[in-house]
Amino acid sequence: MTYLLAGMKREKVASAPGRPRAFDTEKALDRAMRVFWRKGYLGTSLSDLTDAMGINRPSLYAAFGNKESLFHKALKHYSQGPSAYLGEALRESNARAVVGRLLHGVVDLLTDPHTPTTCMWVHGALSCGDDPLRGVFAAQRAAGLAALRTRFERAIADDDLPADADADALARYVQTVNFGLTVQASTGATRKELLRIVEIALKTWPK
Amino acid sequence: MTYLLAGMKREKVASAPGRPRAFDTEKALDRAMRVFWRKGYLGTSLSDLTDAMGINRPSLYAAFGNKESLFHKALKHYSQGPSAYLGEALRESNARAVVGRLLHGVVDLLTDPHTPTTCMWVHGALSCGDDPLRGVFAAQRAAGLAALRTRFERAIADDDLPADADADALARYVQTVNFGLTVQASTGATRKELLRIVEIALKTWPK
DNA sequence: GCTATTGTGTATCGCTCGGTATATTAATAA
DNA sequence: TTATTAATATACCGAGCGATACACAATAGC
Repeated sequence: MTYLLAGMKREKVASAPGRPRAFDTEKALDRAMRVFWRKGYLGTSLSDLTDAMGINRPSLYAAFGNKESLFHKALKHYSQGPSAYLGEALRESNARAVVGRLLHGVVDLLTDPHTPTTCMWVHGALSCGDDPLRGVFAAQRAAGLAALRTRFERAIADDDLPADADADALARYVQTVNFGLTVQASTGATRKELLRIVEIALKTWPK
Repeated sequence: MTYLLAGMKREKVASAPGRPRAFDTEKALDRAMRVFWRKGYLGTSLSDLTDAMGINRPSLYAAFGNKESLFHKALKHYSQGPSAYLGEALRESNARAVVGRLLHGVVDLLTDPHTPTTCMWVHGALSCGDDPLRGVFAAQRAAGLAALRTRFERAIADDDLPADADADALARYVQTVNFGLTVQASTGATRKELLRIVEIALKTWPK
């Protein structure tokens, strides 16, 4: 049902029966994402959101559901936008380049002057209280890990990593450095400092 | 004035003029620490605290000040208690042992079945909103970093690390892995998984 | 025109938050 | 005893929280 509605909306934009929506849902979602990104989940209030999105509360609820639902959508938007460096890194030609691209991508994201000095995923995961959101974070971490592991398994098959390398452990390790860089940035580390950490992590990469 | 009062209290316990306190402040602080540790700063309410501490609100305010002040005290208590593995690690005889002890200490702490599966410092730093608490976290991070850097400088002087090693960058790197392990544990990584990450980090240690 | 449908703006809802005023109780000092 | 001091328990404060009820405005189909 949902995809049918979406398809219809895309085909004939002005065909909705009732009053047309007065704001751009994509733009509003992007604004919401930035607020959650900067303030975390518990640190973000509905007033913060409606102010940033430029809409009223009922419009927010009608378009995105409740706060938690909006956060889910914002997190997905984040993984497809700012966090897209992960997918790009995976397409590098060898394992070393994958890791280099990944870690530099993280640093670029963390030190972009136009966005918050943290990762929305990490910030969200540690600021959601006992919320049922936890499962989503665990799932996303597992997905990112699996993608890296698969890439490293291919690298081993390509003789790009030692045959006795542990793809799973290497993937976890890279993810861990990624997380650590995020906490560093969140608590004030500078770009130069982050890059030196990346340098050390890369220097020790196998082969 | 304050230290005089404290001194008097310590000398003659039953000499306080008014009604004696009906609870053990150290025990209450320990309880408060555990709540903040598990739920983060914003995720912890005063009711959570008073319930866990077994005291009423006015008693809490009289003994510890407001929520932020109590968090400061709890964080200090944490750094002297659960987080004491850091100081122990620094006393190891060589740099490699320092790092090994440190990272294994972190994993032990993160996987202790009697305590929350996270680090109170990291959890607090990413769940305090825009609060003025941020400065405290930055200061503690800087202090931990400085301690590690000093230890590695000594290791270089002892010929325990290569002469061209960058003590500062190495310290930051170890701290980063520490943080990363914390995020891993906070989002569900198991002890076995964490230990494999530590193994990789240690395998790549210089010399 | 009319009706159905849907988004908008305002004005709340009940609840919980961090923090306190007040009266009472339990100790010391005289 | 009486006065003083301090901690306790209850009950409450204003503010902000997430979430909605309701009346109105804007579109579509007829």
